[in-house]
Amino acid sequence: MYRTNTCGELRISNVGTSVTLAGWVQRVRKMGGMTFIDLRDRYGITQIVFNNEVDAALCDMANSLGREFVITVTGEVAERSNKNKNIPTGDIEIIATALSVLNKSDIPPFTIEDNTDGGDELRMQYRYLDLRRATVRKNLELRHKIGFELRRFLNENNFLEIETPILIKSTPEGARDFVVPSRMNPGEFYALPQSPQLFKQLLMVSGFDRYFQIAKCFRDEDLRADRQPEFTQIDCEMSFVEQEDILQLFEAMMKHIFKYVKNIDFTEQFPRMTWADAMKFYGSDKPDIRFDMKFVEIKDLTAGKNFSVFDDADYVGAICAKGCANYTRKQIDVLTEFVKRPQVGAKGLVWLKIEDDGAIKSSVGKFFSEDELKVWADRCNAVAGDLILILAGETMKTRKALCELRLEMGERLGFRNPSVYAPLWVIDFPLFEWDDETQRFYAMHHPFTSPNPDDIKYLETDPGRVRATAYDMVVNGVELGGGSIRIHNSELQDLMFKLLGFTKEKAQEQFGFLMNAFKYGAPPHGGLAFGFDRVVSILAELDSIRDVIAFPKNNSGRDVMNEAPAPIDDSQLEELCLKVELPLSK
RNA sequence: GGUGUGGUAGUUCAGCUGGUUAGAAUACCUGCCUGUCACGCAGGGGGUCGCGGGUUCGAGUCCCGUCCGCACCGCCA
Repeated sequence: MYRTNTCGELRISNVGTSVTLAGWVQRVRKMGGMTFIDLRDRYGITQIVFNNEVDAALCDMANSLGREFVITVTGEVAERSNKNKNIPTGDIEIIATALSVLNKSDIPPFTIEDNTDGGDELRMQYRYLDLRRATVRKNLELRHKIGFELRRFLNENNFLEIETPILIKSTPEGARDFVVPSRMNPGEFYALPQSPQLFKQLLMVSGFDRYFQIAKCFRDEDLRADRQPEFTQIDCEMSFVEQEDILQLFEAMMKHIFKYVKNIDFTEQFPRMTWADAMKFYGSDKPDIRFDMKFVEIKDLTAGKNFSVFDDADYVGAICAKGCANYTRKQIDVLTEFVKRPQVGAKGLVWLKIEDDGAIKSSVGKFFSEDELKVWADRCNAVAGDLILILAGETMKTRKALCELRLEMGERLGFRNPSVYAPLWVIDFPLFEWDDETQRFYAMHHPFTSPNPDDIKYLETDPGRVRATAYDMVVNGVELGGGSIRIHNSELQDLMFKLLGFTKEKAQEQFGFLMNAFKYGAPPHGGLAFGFDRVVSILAELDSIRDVIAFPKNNSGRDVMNEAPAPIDDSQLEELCLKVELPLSK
């Protein structure tokens, strides 16, 4: 028998029993006449003792072990004379009577410890060793627990988990598809799903009125810390529901997760904010409301004083940083550099300080009187000791830049604590988004999102002002999930396709199967999908989703451990009727 | 496609305005050590300074190019 117990379970109550443990050698401490070994498995670490006076040969054998050797040890559980308060098994140790090496190990390229000396790249290259570390293992345990609780909650609410195909048809709108050549159908390709969207709607037509799936999805777009080319969605859809039903049910689901995974109770309803307000007050459709610092528009107060930066701007917006009037010139310069970075893109930063005695100092003091500046400060609810930061320019760009600045100030002031959670729903998204480049409207969410019934009258006359029945759940400035009530009426869907520039033929070719299905009694339906990786990373208090995924891809979409992607054999290409021509510049 | 930043020992990093034999910590190896738990002590081995070119009497250091990592912008219905 390899083991009778794990390395994490023995306690003082087990003293006197004979046990066999198996695991990896974490560390060997040689004291001369005696040797201690920390033996590690998934469940914890247990100390093993070897004594030269009791069994010299066995002690020699222990001395020859290296890091990460796999061993099995038999011995008696004994109370320690020196206890270790830092580990759960710290009251006991195993006095070894037998030891066998199940496998040797090369010296690992980095230390297998919570604070490893390995860098990210090396850890990814040897991910199977990285996963031995407790910190990474705990993330995967958390992921399992969240997945388990999600399934429990959804099952209790009558949802059926149904798998949908991975090899599907490519659709032109939205993200770039990963494509898979079909050998049996030369010249034709499958696509990997960006989401199970169309299939879950078909399942509604089929009468499965509550569906969910923890589904792998694929998007061939550039990566980020919170974006992987393959990722996991908690995909849900319901029939005979309105937006309110969905918000309530999935708010309850998230509360269930917070309660059973983090022991956090949310007794209040999550706040709801319209998209228009989110943009107006936070410059983002995923506001971080752990702290206030809302935008204040002051364009009307700044006009006509010959300060061209403000006079020429469509928008002048301010945020008030409480208690920051003591910022030095140097600190403000750093903020100015921050907003002028190309990624943020502001031209400059105007500031206004209210000193402790109430006097106002400003970078635009030449253009505006103290009384005028006082009016700005009052509108910002600023008091003595506060610093007001102002950006001006084209409306959407400036709001976005001000959003970055707000988050930066929130960070500096310690408001972005990852163990504090501030969830909300963002609702009333616009249905369409205008694209300057192609001079046409695109569906902001997807083409099956239903318009707000109150706005249907503007569909053909003023599409830009039509709100969608769409909603996102946002936690701490991260979009955890989103969805919509779908169109289930063929005429309305036809109109949507028309407005999105699809010809009848094109719409039929791309989505004909869905349109046909809708002819046979489609129920009213809607749903949403959560980014599972993001949910886990938020609950793990991590910024990157990579550490909650067992085998993630790097920045370039490569798996540095197994070297994917890679070229394929000419014979494989031939079979698929494919010819590869790399650009000459490469 | 773009911006920023990094690449020096197995690993994580330091190395200033160019100038002796490129350092530290840790890991590794050897010896000593009977209560350690980041054990301790003594000693030792270990480098194509990412790659290519240039400037210079001289380049880890400066310049150009290139590859790779990371973060971000574009992109992600």
